[in-house]
Amino acid sequence: MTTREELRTIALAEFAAAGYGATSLQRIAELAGVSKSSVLYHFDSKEHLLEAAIGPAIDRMHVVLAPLEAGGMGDQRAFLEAFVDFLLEYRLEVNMFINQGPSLVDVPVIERANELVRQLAEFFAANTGSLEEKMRFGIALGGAAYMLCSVQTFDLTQVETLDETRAALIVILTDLLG
Amino acid sequence: MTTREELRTIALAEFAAAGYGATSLQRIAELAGVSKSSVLYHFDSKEHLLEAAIGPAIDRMHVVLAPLEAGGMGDQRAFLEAFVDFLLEYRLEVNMFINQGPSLVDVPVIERANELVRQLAEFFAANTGSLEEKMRFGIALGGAAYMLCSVQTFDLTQVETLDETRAALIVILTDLLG
DNA sequence: TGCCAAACTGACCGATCGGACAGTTTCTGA
DNA sequence: TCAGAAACTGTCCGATCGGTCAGTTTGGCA
Repeated sequence: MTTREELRTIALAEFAAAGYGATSLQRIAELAGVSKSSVLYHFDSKEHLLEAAIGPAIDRMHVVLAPLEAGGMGDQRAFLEAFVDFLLEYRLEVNMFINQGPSLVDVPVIERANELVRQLAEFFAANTGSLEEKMRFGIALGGAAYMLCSVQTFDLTQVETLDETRAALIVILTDLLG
Repeated sequence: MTTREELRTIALAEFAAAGYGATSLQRIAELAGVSKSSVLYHFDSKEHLLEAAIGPAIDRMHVVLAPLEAGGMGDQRAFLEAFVDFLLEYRLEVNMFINQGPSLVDVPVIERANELVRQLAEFFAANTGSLEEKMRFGIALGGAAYMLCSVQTFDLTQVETLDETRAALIVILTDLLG
């Protein structure tokens, strides 16, 4: 792994765990075993580091949500599975989007993520009627993101395979969303 | 409302929204229309302000979780309703506990909250068997906390009554947890 | 009215922050 | 081997941070 890649990985984990604003470049540097200046050699600024860290997830989310722009989610099951796969692969990023998105609107890359979250929420709001259905969607999105980032809290540290997690998550979300 | 009370309220909202570490005393002071020194007149330190902000929720959570220490939740329905009421009243605090708890273990008052979250999680882990059931619990807790703090995102800003929200949440969590 | 406590303030402190920049070291390819 | 680019570093900067402290203002009560 290159230094740049290691910094990206460490930054993502720290930004997700402690928050972007509360994570210092010095901390990221120490965790990577390099100087802070070295971090700034690879990334022009803290904001550029954030962009590099979460950029791929945003690009991917664009693709996953593309069906919504065409006016519908097409095959609901296929959409749900694609979204679950997205969650499984980008659980840290999604956790950041939903928990830190509202307070980091001044950061352009986060606002891109906020747009996507809004798009998803608006699609569901337009296609659901009752208070309960809207709440179910919020719980599904926030709950899945939180749960996937909290495996230790919930005794999910046994070596279950990704496939088992995926299958269970699809069942649960199907239950929740109908 | 006294200045002290206003500061508590503003601090809680800011700590929950932006994160404890990323919220400055100066910002809280500005939102309250007083000087930072005035904040420190009322609360000896940032940490004491945090304790004052989330202390009541922790005390209350102790009470709500008391049945678990007796080895069971007693009447499951009653426990669920008590917990939902707790969530509805302390949604900001709970959101802080679950999202910021893991990264603020050095703050004693947060660690008290972490203990309670662990207690709740361990109770469910001991009383559930499958991966799916454990995941359901994580999704229920994280999802409800997130959803209740994100009413604007999910088009829940209509003037639904607290009773309707409560009723729907109980139905959803009952579905989720069985 | 006057005293004292409560409430509030601005100036200051040392520490930390993101970032600039010149200097040093390492790597690569001819 | 050597030159130049890549990678890395330490020092420095201005800004912000939590907190200290002496001074000022306000409120309450005798």
